Amino acid sequence: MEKNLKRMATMQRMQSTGLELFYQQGYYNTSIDDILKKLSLSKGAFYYHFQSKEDFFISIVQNLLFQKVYSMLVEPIEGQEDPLNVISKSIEDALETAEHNTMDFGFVLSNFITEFNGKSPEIMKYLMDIMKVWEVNLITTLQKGKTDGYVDRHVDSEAVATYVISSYIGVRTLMVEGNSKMLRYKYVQQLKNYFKLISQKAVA
Amino acid sequence: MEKNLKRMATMQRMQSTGLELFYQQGYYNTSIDDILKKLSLSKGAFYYHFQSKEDFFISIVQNLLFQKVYSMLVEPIEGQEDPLNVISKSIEDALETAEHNTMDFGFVLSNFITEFNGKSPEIMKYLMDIMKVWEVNLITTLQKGKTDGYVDRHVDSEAVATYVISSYIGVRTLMVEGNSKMLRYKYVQQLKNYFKLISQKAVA
DNA sequence: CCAATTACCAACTGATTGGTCGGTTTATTT
DNA sequence: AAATAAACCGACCAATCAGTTGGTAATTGG
Repeated sequence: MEKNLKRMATMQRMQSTGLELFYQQGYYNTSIDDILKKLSLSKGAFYYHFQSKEDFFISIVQNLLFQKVYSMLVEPIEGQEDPLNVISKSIEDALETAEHNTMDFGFVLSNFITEFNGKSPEIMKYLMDIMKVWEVNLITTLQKGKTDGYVDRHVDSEAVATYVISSYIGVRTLMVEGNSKMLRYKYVQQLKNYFKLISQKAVA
Repeated sequence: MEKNLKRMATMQRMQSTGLELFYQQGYYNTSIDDILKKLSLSKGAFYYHFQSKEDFFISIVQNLLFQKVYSMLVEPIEGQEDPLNVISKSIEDALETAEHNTMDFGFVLSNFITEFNGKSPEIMKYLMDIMKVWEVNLITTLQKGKTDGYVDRHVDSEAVATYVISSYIGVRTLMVEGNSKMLRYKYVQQLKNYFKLISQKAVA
């Protein structure tokens, strides 16, 4: 039973470094040797634990990527009251984390969606599934907000979720180099403006 | 003088096919041989006209990509009255074109921004420059809208431009596979809602 | 018509890729 | 301590890549 620990430890080291490099350089532009070099491991070790590069990436998506998105964007709003404030808070936090993290290039998930679109339907499925988890959670939260009196009953929760997700993906794509602080400020300002529109007080 | 015509014709054939493949498969995932195969041309022909793959790509960006963005998103709103309607119309048109074009994978520009981010600062500069043209034009149009009485004077034009661009990039990233129609519908609906907020009648 | 320039061909190079495989080291079991 | 299995090594393979080179075909100006 103890041996499984070592196996898991090595696999996780590989996955963690793999995500880091795939994220920075892209999947196709990162070789397995790049990852192994950083870990001082050999090809044999890699193919002992994983069947292929694609298999390896999928395991990263399901373990690390899912958790990352869930803990940053889903968990903070789940079951909370005052949905609009909680949602904008979670997005603000995610953007601030992104800005202060030099290792951070765009929104992990949307970067990969862009990269694999039209190339690997299987991987795309896994990526879109994670996206869906966020979307469903947003919609549920907004709907609950309606019954709790925080959100205007006339708004289309699905459309709002789409709009929020779209704008977040976009601003993360644009947050490159040094201009990210100003960008974040302007974006959050308008997001909150938009939320005023759909809050219960300001019925259209 | 006539010979220049042939030169230009061949170069444009290469650029056109190059953009198509780079767009579909990504820059790093598309080999020069891929492009040449489609055109029944040889390596020699390519390196006769272009110095390197990177040089080739930059020429595509400056010629084709710039024009594409300009004609779809800048020209339609330039100098027009009623900016909010004109802007949302240009975005609607761009999205509809995207949806009915099977060759279309996401927003060309943002796809490449994602791909080159952190890899080639030089190419990034060219890409961000095009982005900037759109942004500046949006801001100018919004400002003019204020003096013309279409846009509420209190709105932050730069922030609105940021928000519009972000959401457009995001929705284009998400418009993959078959769900694009519904996505487009929801997105445009909320964009127009958002625009109501900043139009002159509905002063906050 | 011919020489010079332009446009193109295709075999090649050296480096890199994902993946394989026979073997060695390390840990566990008996 | 011997035997068994798990974990890892690193040389190797075929394919692919960007780029080079020495040559040939097409075009054009004199």
